[in-house]
Amino acid sequence: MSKRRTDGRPTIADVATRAGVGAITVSRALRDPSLVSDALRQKISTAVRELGYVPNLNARALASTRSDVVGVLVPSLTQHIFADVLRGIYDGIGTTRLHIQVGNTRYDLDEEDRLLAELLRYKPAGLIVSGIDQSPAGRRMLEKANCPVIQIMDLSDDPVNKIIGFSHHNAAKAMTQHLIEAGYRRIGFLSGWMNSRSKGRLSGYAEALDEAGFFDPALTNAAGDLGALALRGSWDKHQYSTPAMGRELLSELWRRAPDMDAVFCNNDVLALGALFECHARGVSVPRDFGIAGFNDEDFMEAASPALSSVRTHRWKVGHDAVVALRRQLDGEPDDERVVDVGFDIVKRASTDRRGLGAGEGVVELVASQPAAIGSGRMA
Amino acid sequence: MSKRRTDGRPTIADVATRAGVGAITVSRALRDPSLVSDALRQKISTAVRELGYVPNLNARALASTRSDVVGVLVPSLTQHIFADVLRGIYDGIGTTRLHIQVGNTRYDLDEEDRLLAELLRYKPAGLIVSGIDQSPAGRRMLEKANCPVIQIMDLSDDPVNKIIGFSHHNAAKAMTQHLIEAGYRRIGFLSGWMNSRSKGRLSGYAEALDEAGFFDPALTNAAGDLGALALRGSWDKHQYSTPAMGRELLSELWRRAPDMDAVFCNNDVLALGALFECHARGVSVPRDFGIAGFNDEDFMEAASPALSSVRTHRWKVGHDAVVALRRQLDGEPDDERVVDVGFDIVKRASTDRRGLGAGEGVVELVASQPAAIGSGRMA
DNA sequence: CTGTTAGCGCTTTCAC
DNA sequence: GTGAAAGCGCTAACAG
Repeated sequence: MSKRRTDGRPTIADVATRAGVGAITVSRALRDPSLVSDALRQKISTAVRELGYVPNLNARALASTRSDVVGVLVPSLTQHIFADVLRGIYDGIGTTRLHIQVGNTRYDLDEEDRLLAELLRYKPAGLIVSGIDQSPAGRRMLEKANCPVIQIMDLSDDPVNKIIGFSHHNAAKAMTQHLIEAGYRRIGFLSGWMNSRSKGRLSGYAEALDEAGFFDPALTNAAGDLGALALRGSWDKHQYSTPAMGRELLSELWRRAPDMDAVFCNNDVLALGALFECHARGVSVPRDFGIAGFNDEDFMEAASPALSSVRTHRWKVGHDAVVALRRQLDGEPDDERVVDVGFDIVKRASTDRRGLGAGEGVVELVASQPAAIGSGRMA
Repeated sequence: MSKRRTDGRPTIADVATRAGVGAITVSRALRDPSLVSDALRQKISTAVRELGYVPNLNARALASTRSDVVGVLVPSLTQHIFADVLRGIYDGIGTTRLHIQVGNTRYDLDEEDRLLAELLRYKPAGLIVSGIDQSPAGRRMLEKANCPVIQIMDLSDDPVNKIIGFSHHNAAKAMTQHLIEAGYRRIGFLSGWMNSRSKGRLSGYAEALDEAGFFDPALTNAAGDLGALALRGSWDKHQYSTPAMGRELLSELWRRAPDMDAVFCNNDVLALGALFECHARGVSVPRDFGIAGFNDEDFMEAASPALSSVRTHRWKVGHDAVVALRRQLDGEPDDERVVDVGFDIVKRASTDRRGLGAGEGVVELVASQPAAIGSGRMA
């Protein structure tokens, strides 16, 4: 009567016995069939099938000091953009042996550090983290992680290892320039709680207006204050992009700057709220007021009027991050430390003040810029 | 010169040596401090700190034949409802030792089975799966999983272990009854691709109309056909709920039933599309046409006019699923195999044909029904 | 409350 | 190409 603690399920040793080979041969046949002769491979796969053998991944991870877990850290689960990134990541994983473990940092650096530490206990195969503003401790953990690390959704000239994203500054600047070209002059910036990427967008907006000579610190400051306002009262940063908040923030902006004739919204959900507010007030869009958003989610095209936005390639970012990770795990060289996936300026009716496009028509422009850090789109 | 394969990081043995105790005592102190005397606990925690010791979770999982991973299977990552469920799950996990591993089944039973098999290789601490329509093989895996299994977002009188959700049939029936009470008679059902929960909603809609004597198989059939239509062309089931599709489907419905005076939409995103279509056509909502959605996402309240919807408690479902899991892991008894979290009928301007409420006013009604399987809300 | 011993199931190392 | 032996780092099962 042995006192084994097993749950009775077959182990690699059972398979080995049944196939009349050594355990290590089974192990090899399972991981890389080319390492084993045809004859044995046959016997082994038969034994595996007959026994219903399923490898224990915890044992594998312990023995090889490396698991199949890819840790993914996102700042939010409810924001659609990260859902899209995650979808790209899952699509990139496909049916490989890799598994995803997602951590939700809630835009909290301490929480991010905690999750990072937790993830590292699993000896992850790789890490994908959002943004570049890790804490010093977090940065250190990433650097000593002993696995590929991909940062996403932003650009930096000093990535931990590799970064895939786009320039929020340039994207916002390009959209603001479009608003100016469309004939708007008193353009506000509508935003709730600001994270580091939002700040990049704000700076791009300000730069475009400044260069055109329409920069009004009052409007810009107002927008900044509104960010603070957003944190007052019942709002918290997890709700910082509801349409209801877009309505409220637009009202607040108008109170401060009654002559405002357009808003560039920090995200699409706020833009949708702005549109609803205009509907409710009987303000004509785009004639009396222009609205532009950021990300180009599904509903922007379907809105009435259709809403202009900056299209960002979230799915691609997630997908490419995994592909890069897999390449590195396969030992392929990867010298492209910074990958700019660019963005598109999608011009729709909501900013078509002069009636250049057809009523519901969509005019798209790909923002093509030199493939340098901070550029719009890579060649 | 030993030939250890370690990566040089301190192990539990190192901590034990430094603290002058046995390894198992360190193990105990780390997992449940109450098992160890104060004196030793102090020494150990000091040693842990000085060494920067971090437990290897793979080793722990192997030795205890049980990991800290909670496997979660959702059918979609882009649908907001599952993002909310996930948020509830993460909030329920908090800072416990449990970790989430999410699998995306994409409404594909084969993929679900594959992911389930993969998850089981980690000897998960628990499983949370969406819905009740697993494949026979999937069901078998769940039953033999050797860990707590929670099904969510639906009800069933035969859960694998425990189920937390609500009745889609009853929810849809209640909303349809509201539309009838509001004065609408030719009520359509707007839906893209139908999953099993959508079918429950369709049946609830049909039952309400039938009981009121307004059931028109033509309209209902049209809705059914539209589901098929949704799969034609460029649509696939991952896009089955875009506002653009809502617009297209509503147009199609109107073509078939020009006298239709309201739609109950299978989800909020379709309802938003329906509203946009009405805007574009100059159809007055709610006077000429009523619109109701399902789930009550953020934007429903902010729309203009505000859109009525069935509020579902996704966050709570996710949160409570984890709480139940944790309870079971702690060995607490749990005899409530079926938990109905109910739903609310949120009446807003978009269905206020008679002008009963204030313009943008919100009238909410909690659908209270006996706490039986299939009921609206638990006592 | 604490320690010893013997695994957990797989893979690395090194020899054949 | 294959295998035996020796870990990987931790914890269950006793005994004390």
